[in-house]
Amino acid sequence: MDVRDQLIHAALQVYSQGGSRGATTRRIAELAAVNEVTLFRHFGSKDALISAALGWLAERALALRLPEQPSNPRAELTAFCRAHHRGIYENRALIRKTMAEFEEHPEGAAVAREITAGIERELQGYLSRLRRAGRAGGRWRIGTATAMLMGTLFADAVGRDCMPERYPASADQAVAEYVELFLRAVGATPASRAISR
Amino acid sequence: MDVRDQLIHAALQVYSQGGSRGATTRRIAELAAVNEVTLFRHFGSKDALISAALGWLAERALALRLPEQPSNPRAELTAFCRAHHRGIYENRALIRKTMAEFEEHPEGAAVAREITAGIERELQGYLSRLRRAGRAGGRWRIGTATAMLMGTLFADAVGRDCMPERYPASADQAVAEYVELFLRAVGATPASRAISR
DNA sequence: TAGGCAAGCAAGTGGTTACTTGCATGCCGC
DNA sequence: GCGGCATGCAAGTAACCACTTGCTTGCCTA
Repeated sequence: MDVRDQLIHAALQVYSQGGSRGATTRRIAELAAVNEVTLFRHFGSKDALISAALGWLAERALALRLPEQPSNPRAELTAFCRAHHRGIYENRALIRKTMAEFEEHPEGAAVAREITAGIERELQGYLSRLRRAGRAGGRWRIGTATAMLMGTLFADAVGRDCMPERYPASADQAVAEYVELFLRAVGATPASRAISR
Repeated sequence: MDVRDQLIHAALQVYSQGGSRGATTRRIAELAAVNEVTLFRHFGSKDALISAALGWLAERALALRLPEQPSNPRAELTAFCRAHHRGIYENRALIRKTMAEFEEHPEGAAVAREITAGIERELQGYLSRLRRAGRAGGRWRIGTATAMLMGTLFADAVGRDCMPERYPASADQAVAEYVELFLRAVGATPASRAISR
């Protein structure tokens, strides 16, 4: 790992702890085990470094996929949502910072939006396939349904360390229960499917 | 409004914009139209002022209620959730800051938790009354269901200015659709109720 | 082996921050 | 009318910040 990568990693970590105001060039350089001057020689300014670090994160975001042909919606959605939830949870501190700094640095929130856009697309496609196949139905709009599921996962992953008493202790268990509720909401449960036509 | 209240209001506003690191005593005093020294004479330190301001907010939180006897769940839940959503939305900047500073200042997040605890209690009570009356049912736990509904509202209210394309343009309309989906999820829709036993 | 380049190091600059001190001013109750 | 009390004002302090400069060191390549 060369100096540039070390700085980017250190910047991400320090930024996660204190946001862009709390992330001092001294601490970043220290954590990267690099001279502070080297930081400026590479990136020019603190803001440029943080921006590069967030960009690096956006590039490396892994694209979760949902099967083209839904076969077992409960299992498939649960696995997908668990992975997404884990992704948010692992970066919860950083995500909170980017959202808090939305007014001052909209690019940060743009990164978050970019990363989750693929998740949303995947979910919407899957849902519409379910509905087209007659395996889900009712009077709901796809965008609203995905907003509900993704919002639930987001709030859980971002809030469960602030308010642990409010969420099921096991994240995996919680996600499974959310998916169960969600499937009923969109009429994709065997029983509810029967009545939705 | 005396000097103390002016300072508290100004502190809340400046804190909403920049968090505790971005909130300088100079800007707070300026906005309160008060000398900066007066700020320190009243509160001793910046942190004490911010803490007092958040405490003031927690005290004045209005307690939303759901009817003791559910009669029209869709209408009642929609009204309740709209009010809650509006409350989050109006304070979204401040809420984002307190959550971002959770690691450094857990008291801030504690205030948010305290304020929403009443909402959760109300919702859980209402849901259990619905279920006891046989007007909702299925294999879900109350805590999970409320986490889902509140999480959806939270994510929408906090995220719709960062990612406007992801949410229905009208907040009231969005909440109505969330409630509709939620009622189906907990088996409180006429049709789905029939099959839940 | 010579030259260039990346990095370290020490020191400094100008700006901002929270907080303090000392003193002047005006208002309100007695 | 007078004493106390809340506030304003000017100035200062010590710390921290992003960022710069000038110089040295060591490694790789030609």
